[in-house]
Amino acid sequence: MDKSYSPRDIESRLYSTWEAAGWFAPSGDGAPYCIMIPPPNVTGTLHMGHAFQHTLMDALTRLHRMDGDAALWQPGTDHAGIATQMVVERQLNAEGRSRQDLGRDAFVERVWQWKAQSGGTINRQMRRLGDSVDWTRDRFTMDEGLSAAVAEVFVRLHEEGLIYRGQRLVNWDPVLHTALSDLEVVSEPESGNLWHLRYPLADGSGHLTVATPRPETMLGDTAVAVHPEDARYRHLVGKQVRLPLADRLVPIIADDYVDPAFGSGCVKITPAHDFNDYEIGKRHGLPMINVLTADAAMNDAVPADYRGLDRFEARKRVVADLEAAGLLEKTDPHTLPVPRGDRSGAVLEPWLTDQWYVRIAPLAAPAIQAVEDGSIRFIPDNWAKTYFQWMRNIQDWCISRQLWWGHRIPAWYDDDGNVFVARSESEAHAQARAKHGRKTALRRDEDVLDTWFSSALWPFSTLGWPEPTPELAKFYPTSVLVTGFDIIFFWVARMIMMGLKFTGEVPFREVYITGLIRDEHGNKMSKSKGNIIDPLDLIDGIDLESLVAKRTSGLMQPQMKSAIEKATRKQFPQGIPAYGTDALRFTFAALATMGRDIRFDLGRIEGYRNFCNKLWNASRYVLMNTEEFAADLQGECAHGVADRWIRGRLGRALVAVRENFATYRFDLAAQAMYEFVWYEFCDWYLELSKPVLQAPDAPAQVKRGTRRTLVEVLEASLRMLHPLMPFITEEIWQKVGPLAGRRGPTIMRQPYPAASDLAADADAERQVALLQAVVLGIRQIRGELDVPHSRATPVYLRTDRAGDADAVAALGSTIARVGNLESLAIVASESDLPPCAIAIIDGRTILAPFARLVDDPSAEIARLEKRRARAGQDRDKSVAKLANESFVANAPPEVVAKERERIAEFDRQLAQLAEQMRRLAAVRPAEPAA
RNA sequence: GGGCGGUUAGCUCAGCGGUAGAGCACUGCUUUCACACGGCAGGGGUCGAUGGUUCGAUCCCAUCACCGCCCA
Repeated sequence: MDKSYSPRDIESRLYSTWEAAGWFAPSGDGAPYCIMIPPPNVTGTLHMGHAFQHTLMDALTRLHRMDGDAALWQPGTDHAGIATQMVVERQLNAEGRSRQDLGRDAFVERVWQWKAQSGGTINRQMRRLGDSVDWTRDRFTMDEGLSAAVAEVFVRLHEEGLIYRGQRLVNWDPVLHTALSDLEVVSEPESGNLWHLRYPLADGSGHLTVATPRPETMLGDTAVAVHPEDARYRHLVGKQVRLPLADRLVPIIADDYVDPAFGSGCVKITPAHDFNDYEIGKRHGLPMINVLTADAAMNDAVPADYRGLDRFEARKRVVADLEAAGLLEKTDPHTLPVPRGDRSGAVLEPWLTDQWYVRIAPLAAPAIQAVEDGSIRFIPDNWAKTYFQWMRNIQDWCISRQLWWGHRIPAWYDDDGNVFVARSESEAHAQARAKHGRKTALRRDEDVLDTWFSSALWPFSTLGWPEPTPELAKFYPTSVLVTGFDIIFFWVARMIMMGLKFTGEVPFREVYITGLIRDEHGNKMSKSKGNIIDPLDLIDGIDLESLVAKRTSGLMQPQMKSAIEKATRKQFPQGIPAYGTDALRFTFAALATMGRDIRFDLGRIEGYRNFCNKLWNASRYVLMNTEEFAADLQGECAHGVADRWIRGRLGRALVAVRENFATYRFDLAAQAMYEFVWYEFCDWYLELSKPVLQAPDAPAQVKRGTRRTLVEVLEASLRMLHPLMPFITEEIWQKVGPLAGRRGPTIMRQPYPAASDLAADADAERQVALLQAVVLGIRQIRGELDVPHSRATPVYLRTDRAGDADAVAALGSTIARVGNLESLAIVASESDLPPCAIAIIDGRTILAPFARLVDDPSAEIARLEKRRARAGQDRDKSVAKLANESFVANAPPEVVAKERERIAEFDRQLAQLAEQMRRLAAVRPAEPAA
């Protein structure tokens, strides 16, 4: 093996091997285990959030595969209607063409070309991440099969009256020319004005003042509303005002919706351009006058002077004209929420159009029930509250989009406006023939479905539904969904509703909601902020110039370029080094706490890259000491104390790892692995193996026992680590697996190590505890006195612990080697010893003649003084506790007893420290050595 | 307005009714034959504030402050 770990050389080679061998596909008779990938946008790239979630999904999949389950991680991508169409339209615009120039069929063809060209990016990224998805089952939401599922669902919902078409007020995007669902609207407060307009009373007796942030819509007003209890206006209800500019009479109505304290207490009502006004209009039977075109310009319903004006231009004109007429009372600055499309960023208009809707309440009820009764469990469970809150206030879902890229709505119209909803055109014709008794011309609905409509079917459409496939029977309901909280409404809730409706079962039993990956300052990563990190750049590394170029190219706001460049140069003066996939994955796991924000800190990934290197070098050590004895390893073994100890420690680590995986605590699982491998296996066991292997006189079966333990514990550790670090573990396992006597071509299909095979050995733990106390004690003495480890010294041990004498007899020479002791002896008292430096670890006193370490006793005196002060403080705390009578009376007896023991222990320590300080003080500084 | 998170070492975060933890950063020692991407030792925190429950609160409860998210 090379001296240091270099991930680059091994990762792609191993992945190709795995994939070619077909090891990602579910196999065997084990229990089915299935995770559906949240399908990313087919023409997009994976960002840090994807890489994070993929790591967790892959870890779960690999763990279950190793447990013998038939594990399926189902891959696939989403057609991302609006986003993809926008990208291709932008490409066309760059060529000076529009999609209308191409026409629908040619445009859609062009999008398919774009998909073919860019669609491989995500798959390449997933391979680099080590994702063990079953590529043979790769799916795309616009595949034939999935499209058939979409049509089937649409038709069935329509037959049941759960899909309907109707004219309603929708959120209209005047740039993209499509309706949007409520969830695609982002409202942020923006500064504007509140214009106070005078509407003259029709009888000439004065005027009313209405306040509005959108004066241009007054051309579509059909009423003025006041609060029914408002004494100022009550007498006017039922009268009329003459609407200025439009020169129409509109009624004054009373409605509870009006807030008398806001503005003047009078509200203009524009039912066709405001959601609240729409409701009021319906309540009062007001006419709805649409004054806008699809581009949000004024239409022909307004006076000729305003026709064709853009809404913002019209606003200026209306205000100016009212002012000229003396009807503008005042203009106040006003901050109000402005609804924008989440894709286009355009200010949306409430607009009256015909759209298709899903009647959602009947679908929501069982979906709420499924979470209430525990059929589906959210992890962490408080996300269920978020889910409930939305589901209980859910609005009908507008599913039609005026786009060309997507699943075209399976509805056909005849010339009379009759609609035929059908799985296919021929089925629609059949319906029409049945109705009319003859063949009639039909035209298909122009619109496509919301992308989330097909995503909602993902858990079963990917498995072949509506066909009763064996995969569907085996893997549905799936085991767990891993996703972010940002799409609970968009996706999770809708999958639950559709899954229950069409399969009668939940789509997944658990939903593990991950946090969102943010930058080191807690900001969301986004292209426009210029703080994106490409997960592949963490794997392969990237130089500064390339990183700057990547972050500053293709910006929506080019003026941000210099700020982004500056920040990038400051944060990554050397670019980003290559950390490798395993380090990245381990980092993601370690960061996967139950919180909702995860700041990605480069320090963490560096630490885990070092962990990879540590594992690599520990493996080198093991191989160097075992490979040439391969043939001998299966002979008779004698396991020493350390051998028994490390096996038990691995068993304990595995218990923790298991439990934490089971509860989705990837952070704690990663920590348990890290601590075992580094702090127990590397720091202690490898060191303890050295004296055995290097001792010329050690019996062969003892050496063999140590070699076997090295190999077997390492091999099991690799299997333990594999779900999180697939590449490095496979690479090492290829050498170590056979040495450990394991058969098989790959670690990924080996069984996950069982804690039950590695029971803790209490006797070995006791003896190793003694060993560690002595070694830690002498290290502490040397460390605090700045004495190099190379300076050997005799060490004396005072201990009352039962079994310590046996442990010293068994491990004495090992302790001496590891601690670089000249000798080790148990003493009953220090009175016969020369003045010593001491350390007290766990009730055992470790003594070393100070003169063998340092010349000047004052350093040790100072050191002991510090220890004495600390022990004194701790003792005072315990004394104070026990002085409290109610503590003694009420606390559990064992707690009180423990406190008493602590005082006794502190007293022992203080006495020993005082004694040594006294003796050291009596020593004169040694003369400089001659 | 409603709902939900967060506030613990310089930084990023675990933890938890009974002696405050990790990684990184920092200080000192160490370039010995797995690893300097290493080893050893050390310094550093009145656990956001106030009140309550309790023998005992960083932890439970209430209020408040600040930061943030979602819904209306």
